[in-house]
Amino acid sequence: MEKLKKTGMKQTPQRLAIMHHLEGNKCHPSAEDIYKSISPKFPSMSFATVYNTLENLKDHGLIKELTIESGKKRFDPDTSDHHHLICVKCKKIVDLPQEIQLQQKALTTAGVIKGFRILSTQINIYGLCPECTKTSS
Amino acid sequence: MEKLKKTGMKQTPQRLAIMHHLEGNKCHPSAEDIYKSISPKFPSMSFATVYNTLENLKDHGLIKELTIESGKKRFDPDTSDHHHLICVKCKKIVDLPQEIQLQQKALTTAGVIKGFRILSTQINIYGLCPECTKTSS
DNA sequence: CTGGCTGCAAATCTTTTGCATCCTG
DNA sequence: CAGGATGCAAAAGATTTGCAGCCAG
Repeated sequence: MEKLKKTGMKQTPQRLAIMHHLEGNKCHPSAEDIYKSISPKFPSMSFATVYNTLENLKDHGLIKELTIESGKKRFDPDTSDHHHLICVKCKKIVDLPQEIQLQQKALTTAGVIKGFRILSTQINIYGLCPECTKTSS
Repeated sequence: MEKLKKTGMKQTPQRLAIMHHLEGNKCHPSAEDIYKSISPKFPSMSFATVYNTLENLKDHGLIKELTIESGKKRFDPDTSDHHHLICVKCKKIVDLPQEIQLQQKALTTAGVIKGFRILSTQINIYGLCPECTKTSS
């Protein structure tokens, strides 16, 4: 977890626990998921710390905040350029291969048209996963 | 507002007011925005009705629910296939031209790879709008 | 030692729910 | 007239805030 040092953030046990929980995590957990996962080993930790830490990690580019479900933030330790496929029924979220993204040309067009300076893009594809396709037939 | 009839929904004054407020609206308002806009003319209306109505309209395909800002739902009366450009600073949301979307091929690939049955896609491009680019320089 | 971080609790904000009443079709 | 829709208020869920005390650097 030397990543923390690079950013100048203090290396507290709480942060290490959160970082450790996120490392390689493909579940795209919400703040509450993270809190619940860690509190057994860290009963004293508060929600505020989880939120603060996630906010800090995001600001330092160590994690991404996803806007997939209205009403709940989700976080992704994978900061590479990728997008998501979401099951509208069971809420499972899986990563899409990097090939699936907007063409640079489309991005340029979008920015030029509206005069925006583009910072990031998020593509959400909603559907039914294999399991839910079966059970909802 | 004969659109309501087609769906079989009852044509109440509240619904008409909400429909009317949304008609041609390009602001992508939240439930609260809608409530505030309408309550002066309709002081008796409750939040529950706004939410119920929006939910119903969505289920009948008359509006789309956007997931752009975590923590708040937004609604769009434009149900055509289009996406959004969002200013991260002033929160302005503008429509993107229809040309900007995923290729059918990408969608097919995405679904096939994970076995999903794709229902819809949402592309959010975040950045700084012209005004905010200036002031934040 | 000092400023940033934590823990706690209360507050805020958004959305949902239960239920009695109302009114459209 | 019946069943869906409304209004109200309370509840639920997620996130934010203020502040005193703590601890990593």
